Amino acid sequence: MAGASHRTPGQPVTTRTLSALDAFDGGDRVLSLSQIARRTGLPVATAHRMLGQLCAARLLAKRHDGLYEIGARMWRLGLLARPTTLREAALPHLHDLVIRTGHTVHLAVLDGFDALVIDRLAGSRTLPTRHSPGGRLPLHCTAVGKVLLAHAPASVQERVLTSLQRHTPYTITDRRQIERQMAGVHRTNVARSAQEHREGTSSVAMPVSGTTGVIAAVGVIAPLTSHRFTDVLTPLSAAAAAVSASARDADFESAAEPERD
Amino acid sequence: MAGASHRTPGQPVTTRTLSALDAFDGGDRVLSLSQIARRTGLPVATAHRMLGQLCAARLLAKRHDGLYEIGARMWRLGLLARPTTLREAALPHLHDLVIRTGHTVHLAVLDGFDALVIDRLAGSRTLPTRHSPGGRLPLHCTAVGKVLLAHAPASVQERVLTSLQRHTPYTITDRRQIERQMAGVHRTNVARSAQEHREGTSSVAMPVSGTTGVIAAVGVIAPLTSHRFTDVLTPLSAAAAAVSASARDADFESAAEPERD
DNA sequence: GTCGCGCTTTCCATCCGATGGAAAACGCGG
DNA sequence: CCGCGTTTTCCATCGGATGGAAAGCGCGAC
Repeated sequence: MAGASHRTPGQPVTTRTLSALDAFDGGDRVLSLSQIARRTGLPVATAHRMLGQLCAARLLAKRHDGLYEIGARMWRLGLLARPTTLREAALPHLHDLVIRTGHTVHLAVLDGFDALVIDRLAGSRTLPTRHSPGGRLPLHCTAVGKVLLAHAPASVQERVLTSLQRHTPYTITDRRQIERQMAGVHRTNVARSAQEHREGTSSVAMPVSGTTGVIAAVGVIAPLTSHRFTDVLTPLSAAAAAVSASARDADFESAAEPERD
Repeated sequence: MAGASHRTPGQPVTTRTLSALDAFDGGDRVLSLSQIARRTGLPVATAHRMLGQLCAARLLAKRHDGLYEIGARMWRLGLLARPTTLREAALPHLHDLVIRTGHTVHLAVLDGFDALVIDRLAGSRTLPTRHSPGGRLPLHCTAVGKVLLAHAPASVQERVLTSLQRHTPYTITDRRQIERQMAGVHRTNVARSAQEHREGTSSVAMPVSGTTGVIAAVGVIAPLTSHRFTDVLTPLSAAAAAVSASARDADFESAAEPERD
């Protein structure tokens, strides 16, 4: 008796196939067939066939040793995604900001119910080295997160506000209080987090506006706890404005070209 | 009578679905349903369903105005791909090379039958600005290409050597001559191209070695025609060595080849 | 050397989900 | 208000997906 007779998950084929990519969301660069099968819960034979197709599409690549990794095509397509565009437009200004403040700088966008870190330049008066783009930050207890949350669709706000997870003793878990801060963000264009995500680390952030409202947030992170950030606000505000301007220039383009098939 | 009765392409479902991504290979950031359908030759109804699934997998995203674009998930997965790793490991050294030579610098890997440009820093003694990663270069008439070709699997070499396309009057289209140059690359670790790809532009390149042999090539491009590049070879060689070392630390293994099951 | 164990690959009988023309719904410019 | 291109929904038809089982590999242990 063959497989089809037993289970009936009722999921579209393609969806199941693409779920194989979930296995990579953990951050691993290379995985074996059986690892992927285990992580996704797919039967081995099925996973094998699906991975074959993903490789044919060059989204994945199979190495000589039989392990699977993300393919160059995925990279190339990722280059066309908005994060890349934004990041390239923002890079020089973020760099300026690092130089002028000496602190680590973040650029993040809203992605689902998290802030997705598009870029992060490390400061401390040394050569800025880049780290961990692609990471996620919570919306309710980081400065960039609060900016994005304040400008998020109501559905997202609702969902986030009803599950305020504690990260440190300073994390705000009272809905009212967060809502007041969100209102403050709209008034002042600035959000702060004082050790609410990591102890000993505070941050300030401001919104980046594209043609369709707030599209991202720039933030500065400092190791000090009681730092008032007064000396940071001016350069931060300048950077946010500069990134906004670049984003509006670069982001623009739709149709406008002669159509071909 | 419904659709299934007519055509019988005989292609796996998933493969057809992923072929929708081909529409983006042209480099457009946003496309409409009908554009994608036209470009891929898929029936509209089918394309519509497929795009829906790609969006569900978050590889694509549908904007409020109904247009489709590459999704943030694709970007994040692309971050795990080899090109990203290599690029980040190489960046500081490429930067050095730009500073020391003043010329534009390329980092490329073998991808199918082309060189895939992983990064490119523009020189001319100004602030190095980054351009066009993700682009492709021919293997037989660029310096980085020749390096990669010389170390490519025999099957790739064969295919390339039997279709040497002319780009300029200087392009070498004689198989013997290219083969002699490939041997030279193995002897000297250096490849050159003298206006063979673009008139008025020449380049030199050297291999980057990972743990499993040559995995990439670094190249310097100069506008001069008769430039002997003697002053470039030392810094180039240093950069290639430095990138190789970083690559070995950060990552290991190579892949990339014509696909097979 | 041989045995065992886990991973990968192939096979194939069963049946469930893909298919795409047609028509409706939408949006827009005239 | 109407026509045209686009997007979305519908559904009768049938082709491709499915996964357990077994064969094929490596590899380390004894």
